[in-house]
Amino acid sequence: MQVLVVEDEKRLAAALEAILKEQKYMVDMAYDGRDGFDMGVSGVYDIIILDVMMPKMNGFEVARELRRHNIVTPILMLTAKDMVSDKVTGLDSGADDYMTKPFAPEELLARVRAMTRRRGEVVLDELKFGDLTLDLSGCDLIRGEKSVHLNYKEFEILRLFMTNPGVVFNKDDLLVKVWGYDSDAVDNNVEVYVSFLRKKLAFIGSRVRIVSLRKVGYRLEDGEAQ
Amino acid sequence: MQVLVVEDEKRLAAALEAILKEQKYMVDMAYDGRDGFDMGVSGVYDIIILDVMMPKMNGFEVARELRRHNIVTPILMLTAKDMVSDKVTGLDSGADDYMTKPFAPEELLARVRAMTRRRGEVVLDELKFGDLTLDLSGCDLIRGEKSVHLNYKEFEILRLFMTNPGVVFNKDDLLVKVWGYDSDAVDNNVEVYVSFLRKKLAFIGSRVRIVSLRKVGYRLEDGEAQ
DNA sequence: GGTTTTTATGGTTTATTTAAGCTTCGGAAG
DNA sequence: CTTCCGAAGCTTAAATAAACCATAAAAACC
Repeated sequence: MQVLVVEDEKRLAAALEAILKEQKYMVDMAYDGRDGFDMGVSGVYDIIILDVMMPKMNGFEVARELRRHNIVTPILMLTAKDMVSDKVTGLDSGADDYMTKPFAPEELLARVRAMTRRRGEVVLDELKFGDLTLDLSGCDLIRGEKSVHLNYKEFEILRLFMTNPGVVFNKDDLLVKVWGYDSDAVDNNVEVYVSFLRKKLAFIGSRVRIVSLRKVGYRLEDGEAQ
Repeated sequence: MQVLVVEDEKRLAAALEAILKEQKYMVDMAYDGRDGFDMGVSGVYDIIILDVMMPKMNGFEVARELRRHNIVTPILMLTAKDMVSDKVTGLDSGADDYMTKPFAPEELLARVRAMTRRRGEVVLDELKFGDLTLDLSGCDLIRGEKSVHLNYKEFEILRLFMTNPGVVFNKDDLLVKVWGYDSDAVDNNVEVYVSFLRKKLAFIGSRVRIVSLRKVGYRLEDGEAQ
């Protein structure tokens, strides 16, 4: 799960980064509105946390421009002010939620969780595909009586596959979504993790397979399916 | 749909222009960064294709300046270098996508289509012709109950035929479009792949045939049609 | 120290190119 | 009109190249 934090105030920025990283989010930071926009417009983030008061471009402008660029990433707007007019401006400019400073880390995390949940989706703590169950809180992969623990990257890759059943992901997709757009990981990293996952799928005796489509990408398939 | 191509290398520039014009895009050309910027800043284009290495102003500078002028036109950056640092610089400077040279024209067109697609527009995931269905995500060719997997080049060739029903493609067309403008593949390569495709069409029992018109080219035809 | 992640390597599979011989077509000569 | 020839096209097998895989070792991160 990739988060972009756009916040110029150094102390708060560092705090946000720490809180989110502790929860295993991949966090990218921007320290002014223009950088925030440039990074957000790439469209790779699952949520953008955006301060209102910032140099170069304020939060409202960033949000408005992102929406103008057809970026639909959920935006959580932060502000020191508690004014209703600000709140309206924020929502009008395309923000999805609004939080006033100061706040408790738990509140921030709750809102982030709420916003990264797909619309209309029930609060979910597990994902299913074929004979597999992926436990989202513990990162455990379960099939029947057997289960196996997944580490962070294995988990992120499999979650991506399971939330997009039938979709083919090429290696660049996976690198951007799991490693981050500015990572310098290479194709081989993906191959290694796919290999890890296959081994674990075999270990718990699952019918589900990660099929590779040469030159195209990988897809999760249920056993019998051809 | 209006496209601006900013590319100093004459051969490539001409190739890009031809490829795009053939798909009925309106194409304007600029041969250095400064001209590219002057034209791009008008804001009339639907997409800008921008080389990195150029005289006067390089691609990064052009992109950055355009964004600074609030030009939101999607930018596809081209470069010979395959360096990650370049990729990051490109995305940071405001490019929306990135492609390394050399590339096959079909890949370029796919990216252009993806970038000019409006939000909410239906994404095409299959093509039909006669009794055939081509699954675009999995590269599978289907007729009735039977299906067969196509490898990358087979797929690209057939996709070209199916997106241009009734059009005759000569071998050079196919070489340029599928193998790339600077490939040194020869006519026989096309013949081999056409042969592969015919075998697979027969295998799934399709009525559709790839007809060769001696000295002219190939055309996809539905069974009864003469 | 144990876990996770990256890097490196060699082996395996599959795609692609090359090369050769064969077939078809169409025109020219008889 | 028939036959002959060369060019164009077809098919197949083999050689080459590329993509992918698995494993181990090294490095980074707790």
